Amino acid sequence: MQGRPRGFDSDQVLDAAMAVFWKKGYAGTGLSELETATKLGRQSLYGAFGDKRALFASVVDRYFDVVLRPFIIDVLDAPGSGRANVERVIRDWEVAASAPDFNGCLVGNSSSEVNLHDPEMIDMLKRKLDLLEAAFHRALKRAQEAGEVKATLNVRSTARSLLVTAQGLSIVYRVNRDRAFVRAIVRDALARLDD
Amino acid sequence: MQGRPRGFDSDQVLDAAMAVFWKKGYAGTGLSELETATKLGRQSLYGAFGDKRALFASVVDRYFDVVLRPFIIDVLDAPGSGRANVERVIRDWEVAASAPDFNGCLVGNSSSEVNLHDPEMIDMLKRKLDLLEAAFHRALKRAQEAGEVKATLNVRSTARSLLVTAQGLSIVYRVNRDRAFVRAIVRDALARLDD
DNA sequence: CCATTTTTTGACTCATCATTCAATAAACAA
DNA sequence: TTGTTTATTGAATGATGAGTCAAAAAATGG
Repeated sequence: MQGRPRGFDSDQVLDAAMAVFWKKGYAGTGLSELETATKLGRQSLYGAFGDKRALFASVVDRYFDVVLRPFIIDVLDAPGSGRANVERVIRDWEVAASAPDFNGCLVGNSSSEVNLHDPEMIDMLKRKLDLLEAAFHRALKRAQEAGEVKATLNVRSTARSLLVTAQGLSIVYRVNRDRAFVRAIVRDALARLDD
Repeated sequence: MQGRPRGFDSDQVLDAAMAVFWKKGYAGTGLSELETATKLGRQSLYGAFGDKRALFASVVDRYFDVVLRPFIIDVLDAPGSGRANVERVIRDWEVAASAPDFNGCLVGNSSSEVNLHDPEMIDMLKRKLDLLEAAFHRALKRAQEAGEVKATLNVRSTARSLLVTAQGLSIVYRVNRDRAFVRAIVRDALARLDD
């Protein structure tokens, strides 16, 4: 491994690119915007990450690592009460949505933009959603085994329902910034644990 | 009103443009695609609808008129049992999602793409979502007054929750085309009526 | 210090973007 | 039929799109 070393940290560059893609979407983001955001030349971007599409895929991976995993999956998998973990995640929607620069979920936004004839991109987004669903499912199952939710609760359906609610909220709240709305969603989602 | 009359039907043109925007999104759609889809020249489009942005707004209006109003709002407002109407709409998600060319909801897709510093577009999308929420709310309230759902059910929260679920499903199902997934969402949404 | 390898810089490709201009065509009012 | 008004056609506009080429710069191994 000889030759000139990179003059930048890949993760920092991905974080900068993430901010742009997150705000503007894939098609709405130009290479020149990515250059200025990352403070990198075009050839450096292409050399390090490949073309725009590949860069975007890396950005979504990074998004999962720095947002979804720590703030959702790790919380759901935390030791202790599974139910408390689920409730913590649901209540956190209100906090996340109240951030002034709230932009929804990058995975959800990308899912609504992705070309349905692009199976690679579809799969890569689906994998993220599957991991979220699985995490909800684990926590709910743990809660059920501990008697924290009724034995009759369908934990699979509930996990899927919570995933869909999170994605739906992150879409709707982009255009309807009403705290009371989020509170209603949170209230209703919490109630689902008592079915 | 003298001068040469239009050689096309505006609604048909909007329907053709809708198909493109629906599949490719706003930023992903080019004027040349719109020309070929509508079989109109550029100047005719500009003359009749204004620029791309204005055309898009007209398309979303049209989408509301030909999709959301007839298939959701009118169903919810149909005479008879409010609860049966809500259940009919929820069950219809499975039908809608199983269409081979399912593309999600144009309003939801647009909400996830819209520039958050574009208040006009935001408002116009929010209005559509508000009308959907209001329709769910009317039907639920009617159901409650008829004793078809418990008096303790929070109809406002439930209306919002169903709206969010519909939008979330239409996003998630774009990348996770699993019938069992939709059935789980439907089952769970129906269960919410018995809280 | 030299040779090698890789990164970086910046200009350049060609295609497509949204929008507009100028000219032709078609209809109606008189 | 003539004048007026609008619609249509097709070619331009300049800007920006993604991606590439070639040379310069910077680092390492020997």
